[in-house]
Amino acid sequence: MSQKEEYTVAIVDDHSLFAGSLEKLINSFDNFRVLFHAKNGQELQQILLKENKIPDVILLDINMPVMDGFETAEWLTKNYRQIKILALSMEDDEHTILKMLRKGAKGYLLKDIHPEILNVALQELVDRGYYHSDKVSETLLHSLNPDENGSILDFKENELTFIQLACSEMTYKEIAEIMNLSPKTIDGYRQDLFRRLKIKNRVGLVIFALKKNLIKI
Amino acid sequence: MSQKEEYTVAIVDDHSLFAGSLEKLINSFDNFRVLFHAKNGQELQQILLKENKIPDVILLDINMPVMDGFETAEWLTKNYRQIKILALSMEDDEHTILKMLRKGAKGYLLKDIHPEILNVALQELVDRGYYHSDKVSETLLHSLNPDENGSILDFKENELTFIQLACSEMTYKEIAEIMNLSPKTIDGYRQDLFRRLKIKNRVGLVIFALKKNLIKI
DNA sequence: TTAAAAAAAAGGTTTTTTCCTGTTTATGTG
DNA sequence: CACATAAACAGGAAAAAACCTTTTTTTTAA
Repeated sequence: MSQKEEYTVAIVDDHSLFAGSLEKLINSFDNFRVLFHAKNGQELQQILLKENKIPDVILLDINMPVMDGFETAEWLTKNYRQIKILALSMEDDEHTILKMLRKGAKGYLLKDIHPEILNVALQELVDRGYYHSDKVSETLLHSLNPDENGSILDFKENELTFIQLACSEMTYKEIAEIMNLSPKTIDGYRQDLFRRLKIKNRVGLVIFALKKNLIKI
Repeated sequence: MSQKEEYTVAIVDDHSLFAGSLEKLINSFDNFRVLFHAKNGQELQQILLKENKIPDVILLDINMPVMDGFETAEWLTKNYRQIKILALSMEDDEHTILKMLRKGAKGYLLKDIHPEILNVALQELVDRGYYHSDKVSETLLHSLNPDENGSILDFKENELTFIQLACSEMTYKEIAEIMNLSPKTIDGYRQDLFRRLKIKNRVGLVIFALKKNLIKI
């Protein structure tokens, strides 16, 4: 174990209160010190590029305005491979977790964990390169099941657009116009989705989209 | 100003990481010290009743399992009038803010505020008995507008039940059966709501219900 | 280039939703 | 009681959604 070293951490979260509090917590850990905060991915980019402060670990919130956790993780993975990303989120759904891990996050923590777990996670992250909680490991295993994974939650671009537009007051005809497709094609998407998701009507689709975070209210 | 006194604070939030971090932050304020945490209203009740630790202020999260912020605030107002409730939430919608204030909260803070604001809010709370941010003041003023307040957001029992059932995959016929009413009556509710809420279809109703927290997903 | 697979589109039908207007029934009030 | 008012209910009809099957077009890969 590396006991004597001190690692730096950056916090990227639009909730200032949480970020500010988290800083106090992290500074109370032996081996870690907060280098800076950022309110979103864009602010983080500026700090990294202009001020040249490079932390060892970035605690990255997923739900942020302007530039969210997914985009940020993608950019970080491309430009700062050496920084370890620890995703922090309220969402414990499989889709979100997997997406974040695919974008390069080395760990995924729910915001309702015990503070000490954060210490453990940070330490494991710098020592071993990754940290996976039971929930995440379970999700990873579950994701090997081709069922929900491949056929249900992987939507094609057009399908996703349709789902999002269906979560509005537009009629299918209007949706067809916007997407430059025949109403019959839209009906095809609808029918296929209803079958795959085992839902009965458009309300079911809205509820599904919300549960899986495909739309924001 | 009361500079020398030290006030005690309790944190009620199911997100341990946030609660734990917040404790560090609050303990770093001059006049405040965290007395204990609770994961929800029920746990808070037990601590208050059995351990007889009575804080000056309670930081109360709204979204919690088991016993949420509304219930907890109601209970506290009834049994511990002397404790000042400061509601903490992500939701900045009018409905939620007003509901919380009606249940007895003396202040309402969004979780994305700057940490120093929390200090100010806590100090004002013990000094003057309440703290209202600009957003909350604005909401209070806005709530005087009889429009959205009285006619839109005040639903009759049956209407609310209908709205909630309409946010499911049931047909109106099935909803009518469950509510022991004629399908034509249900159609009457629907028509009336569409007109009042200025919505075009059932999806609009679902979105509305979600925005106003009339249903949980 | 050609066969297979995927995507887009169509035809036709039933069910449900939405809309408009009017009637009956319960409920409370002077 | 008579009257006003709100809630429950109804008839009829157009629009949209939902369902099932088949065909055309486009894309992909062999």
